[in-house]
Amino acid sequence: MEAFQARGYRSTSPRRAIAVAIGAEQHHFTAEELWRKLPRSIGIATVYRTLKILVDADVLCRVLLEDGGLRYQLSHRGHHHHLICTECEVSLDLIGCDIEDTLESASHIHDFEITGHWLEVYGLCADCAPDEQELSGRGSTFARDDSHDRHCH
Amino acid sequence: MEAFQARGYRSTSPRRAIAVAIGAEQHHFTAEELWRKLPRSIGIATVYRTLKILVDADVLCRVLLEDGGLRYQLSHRGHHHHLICTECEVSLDLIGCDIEDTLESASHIHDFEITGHWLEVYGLCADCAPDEQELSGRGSTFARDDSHDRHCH
DNA sequence: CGCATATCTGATATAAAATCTCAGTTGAGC
DNA sequence: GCTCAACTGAGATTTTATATCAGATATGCG
Repeated sequence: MEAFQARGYRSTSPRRAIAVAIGAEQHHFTAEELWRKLPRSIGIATVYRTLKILVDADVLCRVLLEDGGLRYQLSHRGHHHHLICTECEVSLDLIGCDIEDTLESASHIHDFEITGHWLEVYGLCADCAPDEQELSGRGSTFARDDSHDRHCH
Repeated sequence: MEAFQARGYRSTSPRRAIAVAIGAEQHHFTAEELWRKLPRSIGIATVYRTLKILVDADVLCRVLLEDGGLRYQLSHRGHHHHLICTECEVSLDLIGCDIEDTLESASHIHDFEITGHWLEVYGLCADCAPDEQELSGRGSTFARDDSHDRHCH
């Protein structure tokens, strides 16, 4: 939990408190939510500063909700994306998704050299979906035009 | 340019001015940039309101820069993504990219019903890339760990 | 152990971006 | 032209995050 030293950061009491508080979180959280669970002596600026360090260190990852809200979450190390339920806001790590190859080949047409990307996937988790999906064959529920406008382009 | 009526919106003078100003834009733009090019009588709230209508109408699309800045751009109708140059900030429409299928199959593992997604791809356009890419065979330049942290997860 | 100093911190100010409020204006249909 | 709901502008407000800066505190060195 203290990967601070490995990066040359000091081990300070606010940082330890923040690390413990993050460890206690079950889901994703906002900087302010985390701050409220900390001793009131810790300033919110320190929370933001520490979160940034931990994101850079790949300890945390950011989760962008459909409404634009930014959350933080313990990161499963390595590159991954999130499946975010628009109903209960739970965030699942999307495994076995190889977008890179698809992007890479598509970008060749444009003579474009990819250095990174940002992807968030929205939908309904198993608990929130109208539970037909385990009975019937799964028709492509992808192209719901109405819900497309906002978050998909 | 006046797809307002089709959606039940009135044709007003501010909206016409905004439509004309958008037509004159060559690249993506911010709400405030657009506002500055309009008659000073038009309030910025109206600009935001109108941009929202046009995004919903699929006339404009939003472009999220790597630094978090949000831009607007005339949309090539239909679903697409953007290749955004981190150097000159130009935004290319990424064609021939079928992420949907990949996402869809990967999400089945999680019993997740996808309804939408957000994807932005960052890198260097043909003009800004160190121009080796047309000479040598293209090694995968994808996994540059250093530039990965911020925008890719 | 104790000291020096660069790092770190908290409070607060500030910035940026977008939305809200509301009284006044205007377009569309009659 | 008249009526009224839709629209607008000004400015206040919200949200989210960063900047500033004096004071506190780890860390390494003697």
